[in-house]
Amino acid sequence: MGLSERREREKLARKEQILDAARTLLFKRGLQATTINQIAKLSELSVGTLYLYYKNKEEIFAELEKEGFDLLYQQILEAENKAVTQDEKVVGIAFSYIDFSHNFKDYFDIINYFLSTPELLFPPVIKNRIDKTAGKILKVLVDVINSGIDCGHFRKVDPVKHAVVLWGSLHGLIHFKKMEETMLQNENYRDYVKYMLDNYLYNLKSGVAR
Amino acid sequence: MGLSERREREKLARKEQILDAARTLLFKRGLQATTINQIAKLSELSVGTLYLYYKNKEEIFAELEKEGFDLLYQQILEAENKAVTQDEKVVGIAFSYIDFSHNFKDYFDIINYFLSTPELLFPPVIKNRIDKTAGKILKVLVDVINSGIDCGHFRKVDPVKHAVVLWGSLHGLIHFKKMEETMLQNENYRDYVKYMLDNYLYNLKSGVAR
Amino acid sequence: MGLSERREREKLARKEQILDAARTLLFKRGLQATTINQIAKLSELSVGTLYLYYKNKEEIFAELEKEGFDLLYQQILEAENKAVTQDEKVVGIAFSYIDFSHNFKDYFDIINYFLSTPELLFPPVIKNRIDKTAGKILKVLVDVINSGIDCGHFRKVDPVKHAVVLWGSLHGLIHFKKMEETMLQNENYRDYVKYMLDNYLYNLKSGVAR
Amino acid sequence: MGLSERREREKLARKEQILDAARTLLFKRGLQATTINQIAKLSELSVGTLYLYYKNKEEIFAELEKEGFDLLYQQILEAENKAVTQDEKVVGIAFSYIDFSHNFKDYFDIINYFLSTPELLFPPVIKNRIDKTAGKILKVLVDVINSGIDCGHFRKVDPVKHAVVLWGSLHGLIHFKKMEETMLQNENYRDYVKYMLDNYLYNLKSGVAR
DNA sequence: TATGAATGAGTCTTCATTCAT
DNA sequence: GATGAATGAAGACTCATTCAT
Repeated sequence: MGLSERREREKLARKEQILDAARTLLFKRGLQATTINQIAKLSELSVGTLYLYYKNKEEIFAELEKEGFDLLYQQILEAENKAVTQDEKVVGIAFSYIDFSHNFKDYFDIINYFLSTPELLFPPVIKNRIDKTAGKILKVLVDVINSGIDCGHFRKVDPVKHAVVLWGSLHGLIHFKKMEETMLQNENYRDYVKYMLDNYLYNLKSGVAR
Repeated sequence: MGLSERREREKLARKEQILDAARTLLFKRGLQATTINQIAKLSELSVGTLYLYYKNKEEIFAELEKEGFDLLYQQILEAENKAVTQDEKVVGIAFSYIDFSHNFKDYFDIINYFLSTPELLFPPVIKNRIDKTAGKILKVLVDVINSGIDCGHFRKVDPVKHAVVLWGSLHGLIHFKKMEETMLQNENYRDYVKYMLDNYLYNLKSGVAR
Repeated sequence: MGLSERREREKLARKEQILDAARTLLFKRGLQATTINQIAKLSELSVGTLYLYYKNKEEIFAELEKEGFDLLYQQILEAENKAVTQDEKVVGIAFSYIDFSHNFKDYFDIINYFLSTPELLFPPVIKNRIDKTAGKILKVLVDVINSGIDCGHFRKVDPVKHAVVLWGSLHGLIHFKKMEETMLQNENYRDYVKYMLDNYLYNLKSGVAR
Repeated sequence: MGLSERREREKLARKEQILDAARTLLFKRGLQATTINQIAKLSELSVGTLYLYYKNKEEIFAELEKEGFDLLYQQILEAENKAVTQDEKVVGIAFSYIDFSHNFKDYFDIINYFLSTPELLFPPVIKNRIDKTAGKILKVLVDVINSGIDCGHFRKVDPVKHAVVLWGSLHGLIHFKKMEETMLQNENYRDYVKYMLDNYLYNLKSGVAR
């Protein structure tokens, strides 16, 4: 192993060390309440060192966003594997996203944060890295839809668009949870998700001989 | 006009004066960057006076959120009126939401801010007032769907749920705009909206004699 | 009853109305947390009116201080009456001050506030009125000591000085309550009071044939 | 000298720098009127730096309180040393406290402030550190009384209690200075102190063969 | 590389008092 | 006499980032 190789490894180790602390704090205190100084203290590094490895606070959280997407990917992959039919797979994936938004609330919040903060614009490198994971997640859905089409289970839709629409719909519905008691008229918002999925599948199959 | 009547009117005028400044700043600088002191200066009132009319900063923005919903309501109503068939109405309403998210980006941002900030919880009075407007907006959609069902144009779906799902889906897709160049593979995200709407309408009508 | 007489009475009623509110708030929220606006609201008068009857916030609290002294006077009088021998009277009065400092903590705090805030200097009129009540309280003690001397129970001390010393000692000990767990070595500070009184009485009687 | 050693020294120097400013302002403007911004400006440090060395405003003043106690301790030790007999020592210590309350009025005020502010409760660490100094002061008195007892000069009293009572009495009398012209009937309140001390000593010695 | 002390503009909010009506 | 809207300086405290060592 060369010197530069070791350097590289140590660098990664340091970055991980920082992320560990940031993650812990994010989960303990939430996004807003986590400060650079706290991360420095918990990671047993100095503030200056943090800035040696990350250009600013946002970059650290961007890394955590990627982590969140990675985790989500795992969840979705698992859900996909567990299910048998294409219908079940679609439903399974959908609910694994819903569940993710609760069980890993902090990761979901951070994903959402970057998705909905208007000003925020990442340096392309980071943004691409993140979006790639998002792309992988989408691909799982796309593949399911494709295989459903292949076996004649689903009608011949545009699989990518169909996948994006599903994910977007889920994402939007999650936002409405806050209005459960008012606009959603006290009905559990999961019922809305179910309802949406029923229609989604119905649409995928209508006109298809079953 | 009695004294108390004039007082009341002046009070409203002051509140409007404050909102004018807050709105201007919100549009110029964005949500996070707008401070109480700025609002005070621009409205030509003292900081103390602001706190006479609004309990805190959040309340001012809550008022603007309500404003945003009201404006959205107007837009949607207009779109509904302009369209003739139920199909057109659905599409018109949907795109008026999409357009709203661009044309009145700041209002959309503020709505989204309150929808997705996890910690934030308004005093019930305020929350209800806002959610009521949201309810009115939803109702426009519900009515369109209902009338579509009545005239045999749409199949007999649950109109409230169908409406929520539509709005949620649109809301979610808007978030994905940020990924236009990556996940959405350089396709205009409006095409996704169109695609989604096609399917939405197809679903509403499938099984219905046309 | 003349007009000016009624005016006078109404004026006093207003002042009482203000004091009622101020007292309630003082007891509910404490000295620092009570604001003029709160007093105005609770008394159902306008802020401006408050300033018509009292020159400033301090004057209102000065009135309450007087009240506190008056109440203390009652307590002490009662204790004096209840006791039979001069010894018992001294002890009774002393403990009624100690009890007052707990049972009417807010009044004690306000008395102490004016006594120990260095900058504060009242307009002579107010100060005199208050000190007069303080003088009445002192007189109760003086009288007890005097009558003790008269009946040969106590030796011929300077009754005023002896009274001041007793009151001062009690007042000082009350301040030490905060150090119960440290300097006072976990012994109840009432025991210190008892101890002090024992010695005080012993002193009053030593050399006196008993 | 190692690096960490120098760091430690510089840290202490900074803390002293801050205290210097705080002390100066405390003496010039009084307790309530001294603000963090003033301290920052006078100490030629930024506000943020102040908060690097002290958790909040209270902690700075707590430090000054400790300083006051330390100074008082010196004064009392000196008085104790200067005097020869136990009687003189008691009187000397007592008047050094009285003198302290005038000559170092601001230190006395701050001590009194913390002693009589009801809400204020320090974090245990700080409180203990302060109370310890208070304990040291008390011990001087206790030792004097003890040695008086040992040499048969004083009767066998409880030395701690006797010491606390003396200090408490002095502390209380100082508060009454404000009423010199009214309740104390225009007599110099030092005479009251003298009178109190006479009796205190009389009590300490009565029954003892002289 | 690594440190961590220092920055200081900026945050929201409070409140006794005034004065035109 | 009575009102109460308006004031605005002042308060304590935060925190991402820098830079000399």
